[in-house]
Amino acid sequence: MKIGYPCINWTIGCKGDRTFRLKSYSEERLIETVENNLDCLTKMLKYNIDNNLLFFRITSDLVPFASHPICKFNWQKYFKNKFKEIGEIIKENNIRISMHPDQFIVLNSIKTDVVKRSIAELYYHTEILDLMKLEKTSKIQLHAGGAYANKKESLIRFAENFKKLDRKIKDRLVIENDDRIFSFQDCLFLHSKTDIPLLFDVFHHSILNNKESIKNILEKQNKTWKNIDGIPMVDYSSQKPGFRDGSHAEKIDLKDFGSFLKQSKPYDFDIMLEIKDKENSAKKALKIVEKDKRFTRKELIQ
DNA sequence: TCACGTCAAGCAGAT
DNA sequence: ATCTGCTTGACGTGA
Repeated sequence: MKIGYPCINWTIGCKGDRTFRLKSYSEERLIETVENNLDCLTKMLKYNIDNNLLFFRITSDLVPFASHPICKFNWQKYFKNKFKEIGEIIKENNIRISMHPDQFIVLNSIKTDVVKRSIAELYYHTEILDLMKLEKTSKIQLHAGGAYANKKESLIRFAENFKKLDRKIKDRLVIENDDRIFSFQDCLFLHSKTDIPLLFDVFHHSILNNKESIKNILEKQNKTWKNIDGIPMVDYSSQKPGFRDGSHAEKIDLKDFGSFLKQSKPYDFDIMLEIKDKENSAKKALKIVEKDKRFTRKELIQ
């Protein structure tokens, strides 16, 4: 079980997701921005290694406009060595990596150009992980998409579009249950059509579910991950007190997290903490996990 | 230096 | 019809 946080580290004072407006696009600007983003990514990874936070989500904004038609620059070649170096840091330290394309990526859209753009963006994410030469245990997590007034049909459309994807993308993609349309049960149906591993989002599940217990879900989730995929990934967050259902907490609720850990026995998985104060909550969570008798010290870092 | 209008992209649900 | 949330406000012009 590894503990991680997404994309941004507030402590080190530098961010790997700097971008710019489409209007100010230029090759020079792109190079300068990507250089900054890769340097900051390296710094964040080093911080994480020092703090035993060995699960990390890389921002989708690492290479701005990478999948946009305006970008003709061969950034893959230009930054090849830099990507390889970062990949070596990741592999030498047994860091698990995930990525999460944002809400515009809808593989089951009824609009063909939306699907086309989504595939281009998925390809970009795959290229990042491939340039770092990471194993297939590094995943790209995606929601199943829109409902379009017929959930089942929409899932089947996802499955059909998935089948047409490049092998490289298929090997990376995992599906995450969301909090408004596709529950974990819906994702299981999609899994039955595609064999895609399922990422379990605990918080979304607390909002949209079919009354399954945590343990029951984890048991089913486990069966969707093969050896080559690594151990399952789990997203965890808790409710921001006093805000609408689904608002992510500012800081980790240690009582809720402890309760989740208890309910999750005896399963093993890597946890991504989607909590706004990022590394600070991750460090607190790690302390609790370290006390869990399920895991030896060795298992925590492997 | 700071205020503030705007930013590549989709979808659903609330107002 | 318009706004909000999503993992996250940040960019950039104009004063």
